[in-house]
Amino acid sequence: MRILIVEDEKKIADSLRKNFNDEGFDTKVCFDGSDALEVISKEKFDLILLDWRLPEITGVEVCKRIRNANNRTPVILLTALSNISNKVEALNCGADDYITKPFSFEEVLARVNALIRRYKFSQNMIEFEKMSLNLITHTLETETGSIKLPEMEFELLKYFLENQDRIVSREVLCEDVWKLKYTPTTNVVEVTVKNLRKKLEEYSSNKFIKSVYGEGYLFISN
Amino acid sequence: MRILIVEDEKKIADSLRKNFNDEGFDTKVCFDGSDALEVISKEKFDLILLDWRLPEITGVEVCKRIRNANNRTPVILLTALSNISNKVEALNCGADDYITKPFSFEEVLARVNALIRRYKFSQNMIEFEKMSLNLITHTLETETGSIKLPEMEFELLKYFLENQDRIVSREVLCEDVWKLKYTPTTNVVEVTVKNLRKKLEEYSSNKFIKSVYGEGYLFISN
DNA sequence: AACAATAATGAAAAAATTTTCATTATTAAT
DNA sequence: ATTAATAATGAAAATTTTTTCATTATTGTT
Repeated sequence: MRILIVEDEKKIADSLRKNFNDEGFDTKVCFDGSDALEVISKEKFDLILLDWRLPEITGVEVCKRIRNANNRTPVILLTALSNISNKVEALNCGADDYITKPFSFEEVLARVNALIRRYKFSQNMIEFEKMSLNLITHTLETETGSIKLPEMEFELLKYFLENQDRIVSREVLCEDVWKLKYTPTTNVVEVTVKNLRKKLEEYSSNKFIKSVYGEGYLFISN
Repeated sequence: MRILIVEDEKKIADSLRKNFNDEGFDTKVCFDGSDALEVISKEKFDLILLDWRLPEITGVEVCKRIRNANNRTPVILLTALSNISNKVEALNCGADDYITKPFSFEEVLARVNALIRRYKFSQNMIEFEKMSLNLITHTLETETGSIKLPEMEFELLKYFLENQDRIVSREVLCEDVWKLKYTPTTNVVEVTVKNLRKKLEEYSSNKFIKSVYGEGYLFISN
């Protein structure tokens, strides 16, 4: 996950960056609004953390401009002020959430994760580990690239993601994914699992699809 | 579009049914709540119009049970009462909208259409005429049946639906739908248009895809 | 360690989809 | 009405995807 931190107080910016990096996020920092807008127009982020008080352009203004450019990237505003009118202004400018300083990193992290998850869901994406499956385009998207899955591999992966941490037998897969009333005499399922595994391995060393001897498969992502 | 009208006052029920039928809707009427629940469990509707005051089970109770059965079909409650606490109760039971009697059919129609459109959109469906294209399953759904479109036909139809009433040239289609940088020497576009037209014709006598000589294609649905 | 059951694999076969191509039909302009 | 350009069509070729099959590998049990 890639986060843009827009914060002019170097101490806070550094602390956020370090903490997010430790959590496995990819971060980028901007110290003022115009710099941020420039970066946002060129690069893609999963979330933008935006300080309210910034030199020149305010965070609220930056947020408005992001939305005017038809960019729906989740935005969280950070502010020292906690009165309600500010809160209203924050949400009116198109921000998705609002955190008042001083904050604990745990709070920021929780809100960031919740917002990213919510956004991906609304975008018809199911995320797992550092990848996500786009239900509309049928692409498997990662930080390093994306591939379009053929239909049966897509359907299988989608099914696994909807049934994580649960053993699914071949019979169930035949019925739910392949829509067969009878269990086939051949091993279509195994072959498709093999091909899907190969593609997943190209992007992660995680073994997502485990085999449970005599039972079926088990998809685990964390 | 198929609407279920649940209303015990025969006069109102008949009037609604007649008006909706005239507008081209398919309607079904139930006179009490348990009858409605029975029907809803078996048949699929695009919307349910539910009277608050019903013999035995109230409309609010019916609505709750529909939602408990994990059915998200849009529900509009009809009521003679217009105080706020009722309105709150209505929306809390899982209804999507609320109309107070007496109402004009125009008002009902407007709300019904708005709600159906909103719901389909949230379900990743694009509707046109009496059909809808499911963006997740890639199926073209009609009242009489549904078929899964092969990928290129799906992409093409989706593009047409997003660009209705606008002439799109072959060059643009090659770029946007086929993702080609060059215009092909062959007529892939024409062939795919032909096949898509054939499938659309199976469900409607409307000629959705018009050819504009020397310019391109024009998709019109109403 | 040996065995039988279960699972994984590579490659071929079959099926479905997409693209190409040759031909016919339609359009707009003269 | 003729003509040249554009569009539609059927069918074949090429490509991609899905399924099958024979073989090898792995697992759990004795």
